Amino acid sequence: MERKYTPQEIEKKWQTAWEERGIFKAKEDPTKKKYYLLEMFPYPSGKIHIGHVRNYTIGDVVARYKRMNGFNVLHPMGWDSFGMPAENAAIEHGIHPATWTNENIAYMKKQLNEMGFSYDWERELSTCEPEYYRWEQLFFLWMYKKGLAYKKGSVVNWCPSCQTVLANEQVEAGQCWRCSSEVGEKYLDQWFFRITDYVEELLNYCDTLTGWPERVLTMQRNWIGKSYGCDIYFPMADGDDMIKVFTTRQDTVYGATFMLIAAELPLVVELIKGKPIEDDVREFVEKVKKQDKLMRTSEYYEKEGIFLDAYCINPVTKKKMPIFATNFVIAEYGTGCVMAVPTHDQRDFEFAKKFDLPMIVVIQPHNKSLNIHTMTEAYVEEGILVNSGQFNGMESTKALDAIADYLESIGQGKKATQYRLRDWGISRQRYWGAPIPVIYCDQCGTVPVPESNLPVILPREVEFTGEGGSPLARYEPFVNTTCPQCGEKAKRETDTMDTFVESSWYFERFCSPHYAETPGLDRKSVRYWMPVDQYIGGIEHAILHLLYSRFYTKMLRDFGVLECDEPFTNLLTQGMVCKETMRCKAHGFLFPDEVRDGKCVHCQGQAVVGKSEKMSKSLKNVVDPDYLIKKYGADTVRTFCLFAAPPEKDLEWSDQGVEGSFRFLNRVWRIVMDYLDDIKDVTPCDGKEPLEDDLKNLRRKTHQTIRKVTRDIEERFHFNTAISAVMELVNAVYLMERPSAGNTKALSVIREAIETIIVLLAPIVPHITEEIWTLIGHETNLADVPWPEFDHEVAAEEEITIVIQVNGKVRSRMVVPADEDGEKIKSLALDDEKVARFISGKKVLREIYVPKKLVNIVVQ
RNA sequence: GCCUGGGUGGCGGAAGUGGUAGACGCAAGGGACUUAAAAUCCCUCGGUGCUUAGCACUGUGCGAGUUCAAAUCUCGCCCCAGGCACCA
Repeated sequence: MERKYTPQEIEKKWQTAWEERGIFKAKEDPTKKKYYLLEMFPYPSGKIHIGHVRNYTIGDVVARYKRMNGFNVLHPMGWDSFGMPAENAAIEHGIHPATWTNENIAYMKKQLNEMGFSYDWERELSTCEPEYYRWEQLFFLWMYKKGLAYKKGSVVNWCPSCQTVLANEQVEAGQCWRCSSEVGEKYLDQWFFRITDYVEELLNYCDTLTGWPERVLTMQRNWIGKSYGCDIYFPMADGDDMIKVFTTRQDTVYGATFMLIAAELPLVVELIKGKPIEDDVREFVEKVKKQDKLMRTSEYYEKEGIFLDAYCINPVTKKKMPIFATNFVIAEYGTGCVMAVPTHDQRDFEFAKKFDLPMIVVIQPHNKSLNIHTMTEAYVEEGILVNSGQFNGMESTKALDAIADYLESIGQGKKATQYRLRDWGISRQRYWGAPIPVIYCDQCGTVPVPESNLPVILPREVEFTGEGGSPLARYEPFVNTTCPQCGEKAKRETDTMDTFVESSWYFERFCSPHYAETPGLDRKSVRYWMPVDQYIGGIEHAILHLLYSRFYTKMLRDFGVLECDEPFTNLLTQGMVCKETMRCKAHGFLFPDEVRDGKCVHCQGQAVVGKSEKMSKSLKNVVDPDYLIKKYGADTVRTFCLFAAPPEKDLEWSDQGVEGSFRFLNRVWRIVMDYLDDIKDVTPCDGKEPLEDDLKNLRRKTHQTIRKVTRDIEERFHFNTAISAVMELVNAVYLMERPSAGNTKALSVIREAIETIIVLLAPIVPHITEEIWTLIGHETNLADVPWPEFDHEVAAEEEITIVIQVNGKVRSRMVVPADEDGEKIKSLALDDEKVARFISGKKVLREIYVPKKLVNIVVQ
């Protein structure tokens, strides 16, 4: 009886064998070229989801491919194991975050192993362990010393449900990005990392990241948001004070007729002190402060403002400008004050109309003439300056510089640059994070924990109630300590660090994961492995993590522990995994196994198929990797994830498509079993004997397939087309007429084709190929077999098809020898029978010949 | 509103620099094998029309344009996805 393909058996067997042989352990070897491949490590949430499976499959194929190409590959995996879900589990189920996390890690590690990923597990790291975060605390101390870590009071986003501070970028539409509660505000003292010290380098080095998708770089540049402009000083009408504004449109300064300031600014209260309108303004400010939250959630809202009964002076026109407090100027950007030019800024225009404020046109477009009485919107484009004193007649683009220079010369302004990027707030009022190594002493103030006292270990014995802030702050044995300077009683910092800090340097720690000496990074190892040659992860996590990692790498470089400027040479951002949703009227969204024959299993109601969306638990459109592995095996799951779409695009999940991938692997298995006895003792064709007809064609196809697969993987990671090419080769073997058992010439060609199929598929489906590799008589690890090379001559076509067009329409085709002369081809085309029908009686104007492709005959 | 991607058969997707549209797979249909079914192997498969071994027309979101030739380039519009949120 012929042996059947039994993935469950084969996969387990090889996974054990690889582990026993330790073939994926990475060692530094200066004689070999290194290749550091990394996928974004997961948060141990409980189970691997299909997005992980896709991400890690892509990475594994690249790792195995590079290995077969002779690289010394580093392919580690670890756990981003600090984070809120663990703490929530503690609150909800009374299970300790550490227990919960470690149980999840154990389960997910088992799942990853079942997928056959080629990780060097000896390098496994978990960021919640003191061996990891102690170095992070050390870096914090160094940062503190250099002023890169500092504390400042600020109004922060406060999630009442998580009892935690959220960074601005973690607030989504006014809601907590994790728990979706409405976000409030709170004033707290917070630790910040001075990422803005590196803003120029972070921006400039974007240009050097040629291995990154342009899309991601654009996002990063926009996030940094550098803008060139000018600070302008507007003296107060009374007194010696002045208001400073930042603008990128100093060319419109002659049109500035009033001043807008953010309602929250302390300046507002100062200006109105003792005036009759004081109460009204205070009321307005309070309203705006409350409105703020809602404002973030609504798409359109009214531009509101209130006159402060105060004036400043336009420094160039000397005219008085009324000052308003408003709800639409951002306090945190620039100085929180804006010079309003209603004619050339749409928001200012709307505001001026509402309050009937003066307008002056200062820029005239080239093609029309603006008039303040007929304008219906602001003109924001370029033009010629008018009503602008000595600058009249100047192009607005030139006036930017000229006016900035002028303001500087009269001492009323200064050229300036602004960034959108703000410092990174890292304080979290949470338990499950790395403690910030700082002590507060009544005598000595803020005292950093001495390096020799690190790590500050997160205590286990705290209580989780889910209320009243961080459990750490209530745990006395941790809080109460002595001052390292004066020895008196003191208290510890109870904030922990943002988990983005851990993921900002884990790729460096992977180079020497067990190095126990300061600074936790072995210089020699880091020098050998860094930077990461290929980083792979989902685009949705990209901006913040990547920017913070870049910052941290540059900072560690400046501390002298690293030698590279950028952590990731090449970046691949994979698309999301999507699937259609199902729902019924009574039960809402349904899991796939809650639907049978188009009906809800609970109520027999009609299940409605919705549009395809990103897989998520809330939409219940998920598939379970455990189930898939059990039913089809890991190789099938890997094949489908790669075959259904190129990595950068979203992947449409299809159960039938998985079935098809399984069928393909069975097809490979069967053809080999079919030939097994006949080819066992035959050596693969070496090309020394001449071949003809079918054999020659099959050998050509074999070498063309090597060429195609190598290009698809090497140049753009398009595994879908690579797999297609192998499928074609498999189909070609199936279509071969079966040679007799003694026909070694034919069998050697078939053996070459089969071995090629196996080796080309090896990185994609490592288990089935390793099994077949052994069955056909090899003893070496398939993972160490060199990637095949193709023979240009064998792969070359002898005959090519030339398309014949008449006036650009395909009318005929002809087959000619590949090296046929161009003139000959043109004359053959004119003589073509079918073509004759279309050109007879017409005048041939010209003939275009595209070598080896087509002839186009233009007639009239 | 702004930024960034993207719209190709019933479906997922192929088509390095403009040059045979629809590779490969799924679904569908037919045939072989079988007592039968499943599995397997082989064939067909964008649409329309006709004088149907074939031929013609049409077809890559819509409308123009450049070109001997456009899925690909240019302009305008529509739709979808992701990111950002009054950034002065």
